[in-house]
Amino acid sequence: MDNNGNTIDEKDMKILEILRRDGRKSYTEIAKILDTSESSVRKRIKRMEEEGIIKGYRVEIDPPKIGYNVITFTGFDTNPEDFLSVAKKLCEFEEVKRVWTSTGDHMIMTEIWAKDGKELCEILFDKLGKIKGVRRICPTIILEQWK
Amino acid sequence: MDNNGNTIDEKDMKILEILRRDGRKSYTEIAKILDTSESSVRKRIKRMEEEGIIKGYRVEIDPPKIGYNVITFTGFDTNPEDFLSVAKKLCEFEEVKRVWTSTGDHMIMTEIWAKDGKELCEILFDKLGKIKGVRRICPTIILEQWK
DNA sequence: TTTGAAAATTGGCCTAA
DNA sequence: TTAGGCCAATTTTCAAA
Repeated sequence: MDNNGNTIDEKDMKILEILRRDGRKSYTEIAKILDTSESSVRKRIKRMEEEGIIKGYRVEIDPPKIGYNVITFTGFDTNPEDFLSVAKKLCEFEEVKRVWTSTGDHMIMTEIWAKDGKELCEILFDKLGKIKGVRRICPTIILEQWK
Repeated sequence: MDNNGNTIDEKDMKILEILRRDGRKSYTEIAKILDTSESSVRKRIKRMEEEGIIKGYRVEIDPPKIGYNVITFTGFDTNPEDFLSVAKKLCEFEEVKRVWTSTGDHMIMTEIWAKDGKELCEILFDKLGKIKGVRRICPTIILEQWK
């Protein structure tokens, strides 16, 4: 029993580990790997989905291959009183793929995709920089994903 | 035709968008949404997988619900000559979920999961800090994911 | 694109711990 | 009470035409 009242055992962890590598693997196949029954796997996954342990399944895309050549992690600093509204506003932009609030160097961290450097500048400074309360924008450009 | 010789049309993009939201959606359902045939969708997805446009499918987990209460983006600075070996070494640790090389504040960016603050310290300073060539470790703790 | 066989999914019901 | 086994109906997958 963890601190959220959810029970995760060894078998659940193994299922998650398999789905982390291949989110489309069938119940039957997972069952074969773990030497158990399909129904057991299915019911465990269903439970984890219902309890929110599994938030969903996502395709992983290679951004340059669809024309997005500039991927960044971009930190935002804001006026303290505008913090929440900036975070909320950032979520609305299609170019902003992910948004986190954080401690450390920046209050808000984002993942932003752009087709090229020119487009990145437009997104960061013409669009996001004009959100009320944004103080500083600190982009980190990803060169390569290793893991 | 993009700069990697891959052709992605409107329909492919729509398929990817659907899979970005639900990576387990069936070909049949995707076909229904896009008002096309199951085999068309399936063959397009197969082609995108083969061309590496689709790198894979991943389950998305809520880390605190499986006991990982501290999620960080952690930047690493290294001696220039040790840059590659550090990046490679970081990939080997089970706690280091993702590794990127990057420009900007840090040369290497990672996503690290820990059960609590104590475990995070052990990982960062006892384990990763001892990798040869690591100069500075800059963790950003994620408070909440918004998008 | 259509078709048909094989495989996977899904829900319900049952048993054992 | 709950996880898992079993079965049957439906849906999906997948390759050949």
